[in-house]
Amino acid sequence: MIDKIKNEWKDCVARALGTYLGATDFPEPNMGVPPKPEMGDIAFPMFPYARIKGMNPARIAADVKEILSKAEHPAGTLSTAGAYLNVKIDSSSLFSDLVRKIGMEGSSYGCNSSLRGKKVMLEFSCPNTNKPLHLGHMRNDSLGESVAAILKANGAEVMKVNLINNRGVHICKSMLAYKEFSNGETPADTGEKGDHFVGRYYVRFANWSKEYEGRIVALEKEGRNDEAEKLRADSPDARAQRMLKAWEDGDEEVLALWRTMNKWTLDGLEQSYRDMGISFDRYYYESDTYKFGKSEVLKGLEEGVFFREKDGSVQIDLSDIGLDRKVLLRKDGTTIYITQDLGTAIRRHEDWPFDSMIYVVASEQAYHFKVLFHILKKLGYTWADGLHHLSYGMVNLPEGKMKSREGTVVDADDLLAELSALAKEEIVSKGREALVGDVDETSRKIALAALNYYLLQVSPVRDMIFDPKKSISFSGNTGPYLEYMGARISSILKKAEEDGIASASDVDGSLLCNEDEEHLILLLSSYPSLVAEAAAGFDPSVITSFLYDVAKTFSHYYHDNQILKAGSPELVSARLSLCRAVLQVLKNGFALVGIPFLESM
RNA sequence: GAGACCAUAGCUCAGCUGGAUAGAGCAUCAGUUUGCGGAACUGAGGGUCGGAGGUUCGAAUCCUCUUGGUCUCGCCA
Repeated sequence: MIDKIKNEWKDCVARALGTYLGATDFPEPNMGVPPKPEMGDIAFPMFPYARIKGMNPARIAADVKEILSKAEHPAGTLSTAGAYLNVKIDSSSLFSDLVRKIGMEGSSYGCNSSLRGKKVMLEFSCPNTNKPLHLGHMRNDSLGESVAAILKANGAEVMKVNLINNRGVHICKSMLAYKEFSNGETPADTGEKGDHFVGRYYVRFANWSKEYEGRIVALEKEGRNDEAEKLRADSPDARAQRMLKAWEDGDEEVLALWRTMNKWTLDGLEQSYRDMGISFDRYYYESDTYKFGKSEVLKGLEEGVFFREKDGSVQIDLSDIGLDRKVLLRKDGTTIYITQDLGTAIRRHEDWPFDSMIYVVASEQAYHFKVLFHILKKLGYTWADGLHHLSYGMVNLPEGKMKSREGTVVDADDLLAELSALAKEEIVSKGREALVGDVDETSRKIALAALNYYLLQVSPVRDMIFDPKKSISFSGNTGPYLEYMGARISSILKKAEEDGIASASDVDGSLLCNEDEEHLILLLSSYPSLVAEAAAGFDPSVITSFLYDVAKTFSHYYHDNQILKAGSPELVSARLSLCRAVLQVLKNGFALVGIPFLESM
């Protein structure tokens, strides 16, 4: 709506310029935003025409303003400031249309159909089945969920998929430690969440292996190399390798343990996903796709896309894209990471022929995806042009990188619990338990708002620093602040209803003429174009900044202006309509960035 | 060594296809409640946009070089 008006203005300015310059061939006017709201809503700089006309740009601005003011143009007022021709849009004339549109469209206000008919597959999360989720996964999951919602809002058909990394030597490590040290205990026995239970054995393995390594090195120092060799052959790492071989050979005992422990972990991860509001439409498992990947590589070998090295490994020459060679099958014929990913991609396109597929994966894997996409193209899959790596930076701590060995990894469940506890404290300290209803559920939703907003407000490409103690506050530019605005507007509307203030069907927009009201109306009008912009760049931070802008403006507005006790019934009615519109847009935006809406908090 | 990405206030981050005096939050300091939720609002101080060139009427933004940081270049995943 706002875009339409802006473009109308742009056309008008272009026509006026045409008349003024007496030409048809000149650069089309640039549209900007004046630095201060009172200067107007659209700015047209006249610099480019100064040279053409050989005149002072400020003079041009004044002359064009003259021409324009006599011509037909949308409602609004013109002014000049130096070389700028500024337009103040008559927002009150927008208001009734805006209110009607938002009222009619409700939760779909802001959606468009630019991606209608497009099938987009979105892969994210992709956990290993040997440990619980950590902060890094949370950024991944937040991004995945948000981008999925944003693409849907643009009309795409979205399939969210998760690829479970449930095979490989790292999985065997937790299994081996369990076999060695558990005495058969189960998560049910210890009361632990399954992923934490298994993760504990993964850590146990690491310590066990380290201890062995120390003994081996000590023996070697003493020159007792035979004994060292013997110890090494029996080391945890060697045994894990043998277990992997047994797993691949189909050893029933190993497979049984694998199934059991995988289930424990996945049950635990499912719980975390539920708590964090993450869901998937389909799961893929590496254990299912790695063999398929191998057969695809062998097919490519026959077709001459790949070649077999003298040592027996299968490789591809990537010199055409300025890279080296890449191994696709080991000399013993076993598969590697990329073999499996090739198989998974092909299988997925067979399952659900997508137009595009987005991998939400950390930037450290940029090389992997470059190679993967290239190979798929070389194999002749035309759909490979629709593959996209949504790369995001790392989440670091103030003291540096998270390191599992140093125990500095921030556990996702712990973090959520900690934030929920803080939120609960806040609710209790304000004595709002009864007003809130389910205190624990509300606390969790506040924690989620804090987390998702914090993780999404940073542009995906950037590394970010996360200070668990300080970074997540509930005041200022935060998720809970946005939720709070939603709750307060809800509260006003509720009170209006209780007081029997009827909502008028036709409101007089011309009553809403203070600066904040005008700003809010323009903001709400611009929301649909931002939904499109967020989709184009796969960037939820477009939405988070918008929401903060709306909340902040509203905050300021209702601090200074009474709504229910405004001067006249007509003004009350108009302001209530504005409140409803703001609330609806906040809710719609919340849904795109994982902020739960709360009527009361 | 080669390549990719990042650098903006004390800290955490915005800044759209180049446009007017570079913006928020936190922290610091000073204020605001006889009113619909104070998880709020207002104000102040705080900047050589890593550095140097270039393009342009105009550069935090584009180009080149350079410094610093991170990541990748495994028959690990």
